[in-house]
Amino acid sequence: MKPVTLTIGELAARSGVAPSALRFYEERGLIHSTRTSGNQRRYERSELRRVSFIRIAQQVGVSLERIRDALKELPEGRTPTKADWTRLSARWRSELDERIALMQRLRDTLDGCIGCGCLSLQSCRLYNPGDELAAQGSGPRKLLG
Amino acid sequence: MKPVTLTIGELAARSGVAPSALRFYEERGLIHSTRTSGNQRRYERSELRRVSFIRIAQQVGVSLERIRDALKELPEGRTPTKADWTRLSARWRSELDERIALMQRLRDTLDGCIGCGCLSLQSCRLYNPGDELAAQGSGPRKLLG
DNA sequence: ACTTGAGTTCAAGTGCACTTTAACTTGCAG
DNA sequence: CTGCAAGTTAAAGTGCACTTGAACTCAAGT
Repeated sequence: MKPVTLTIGELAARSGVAPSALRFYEERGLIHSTRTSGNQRRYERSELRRVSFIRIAQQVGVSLERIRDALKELPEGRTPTKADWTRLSARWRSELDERIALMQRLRDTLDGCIGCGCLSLQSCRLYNPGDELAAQGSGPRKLLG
Repeated sequence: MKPVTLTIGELAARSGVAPSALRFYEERGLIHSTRTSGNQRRYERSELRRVSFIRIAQQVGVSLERIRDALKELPEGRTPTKADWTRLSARWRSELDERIALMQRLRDTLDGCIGCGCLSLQSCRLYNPGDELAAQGSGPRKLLG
């Protein structure tokens, strides 16, 4: 009968993350494993969610340290509940929103810079994203403060 | 009379980039300078635009190598025309569009996973009907790539 | 002339996120 | 039981993007 836990190779295959990276994450305290009598790692299936989460967060440009801090809020001993994940995901949702808003602002501004041909730091809105943004007035970029 | 060129300190102050970073960019061929009789760097004002562009592109997550390749298309000898910049900016515009789309997909997917409380991108029925992705081991990369 | 801040080079160091290497052990199929 | 893929460790190496340090020169004000 197939056991419920995953070997490092299985977790690697399913997560798309190299075994060496998984060991590295574990060393840094982002994921956890138990050991067999022969000292091999065995992962709970819930660790798959952690790994997914790590990769998503990295795409959004969050450092492993910050990811670890976020993951610390998940229960160590028990499998996270839906509520645990929801709380955490909501936080990352705003992180994503911020990131998207930034990119859109960047894009809009770049459009503006194409128009004026400036790209000069002194006047460029990219480096002075203040009142001018509000005056510019289109797009959903004020999702967050 | 104030000369039209900038010292490395002035360029640093105006661009918000450390002198050491500017030397590094120059070493890597991203920006260029002339030298005074005393061997000090002097920058054309157009270099300010290059530096701005480098920082913008970095914000979007582009490597210095790719940025250098893009900047190679700008004329070496003369100040870039508006048309030069427009051509380049248009390319980055699509880069930005791609990334924004990616982030939005990520956010929407995360929303869905919050809804079902799973966050297991491999098995989430909403986004990966069936378990075929898990069998392929594509993981988050499927979503992200 | 003297002092001070800004500039110069080259080499080495830093931080992040891993990957690779070497030497060794475990687990499973035949 | 054997063979071999897959696992283990610690340590060193990689690539990127810079920063720091040492030892020196240049430019400008008093």
